[in-house]
Amino acid sequence: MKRGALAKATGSNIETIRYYEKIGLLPEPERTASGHRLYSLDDEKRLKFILRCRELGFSIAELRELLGLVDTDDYTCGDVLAISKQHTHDIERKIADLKRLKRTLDQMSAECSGDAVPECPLVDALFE
Amino acid sequence: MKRGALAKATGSNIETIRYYEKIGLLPEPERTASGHRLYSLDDEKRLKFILRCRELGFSIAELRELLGLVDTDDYTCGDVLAISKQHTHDIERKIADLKRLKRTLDQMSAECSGDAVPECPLVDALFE
DNA sequence: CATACATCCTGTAGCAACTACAGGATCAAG
DNA sequence: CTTGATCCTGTAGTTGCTACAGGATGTATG
Repeated sequence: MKRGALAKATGSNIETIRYYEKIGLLPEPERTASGHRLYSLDDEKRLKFILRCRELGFSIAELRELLGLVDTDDYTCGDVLAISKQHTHDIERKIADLKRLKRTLDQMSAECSGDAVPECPLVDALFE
Repeated sequence: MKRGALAKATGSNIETIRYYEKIGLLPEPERTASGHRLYSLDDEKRLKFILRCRELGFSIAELRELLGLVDTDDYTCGDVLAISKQHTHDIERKIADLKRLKRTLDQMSAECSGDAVPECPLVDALFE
């Protein structure tokens, strides 16, 4: 599939695809004889992964590291364990904080039973 | 506390504080007679909230909406319920995807028992 | 009091991460 | 063939920060 189709299939901005290729997150795709990019299902999967991880708050640098696990044969098991450990730790903390936020929003909704809008303790939800 | 101290207390870049004030995420703080910004504990809490939500992948626009729940008396209960519902839905999806990622990383670590680094199915973890 | 250093102010510029635009080429349908 | 959509490359602009500069303020020391 071509670039426009990939953008549609993934919900991505079409220029973002070129950007991610430029910075190396996406591999250079095959080309038609006339130079049009041709993307595979694997490319689509990878772009969806990248886009979703960005939404989940992973930085480009973090993505490089994670995708390194996918792409490279150069890592030792020690590398893999270290990278995995760090990321799972971060993920656990993210999950915990997201749960706190959700709980606070749920509570606020439950208290919203009439015209009186309750105070919103969202800011306190993440304060330790 | 002054701006530098707030930056240290929150782990923020010192200029980010001015930026968030400029775009309205942080309120304009009190000032000393000489014009130095003075921040309260509430300001610290709010900045920590903002920083953490950014790490969790919330956009500035989403933050505006969430902080609107905190700041404004103009919302009706209908508004609050609608905003809360949307955000809790997004949060649930984030949690689900983060769990998938973590599970995949955990599995990979478990398979990493020797010198043979296993294939990494991270990209498939989020593909539906 | 003077000095030195750290921190603050405002404003501007630069970087990272995209996103949009422009001019020309290619493609597909009528 | 024409028309309109999509593609190419390259450049510029936007958003979200981050860094820098010059001057002012604050603090500690001699």
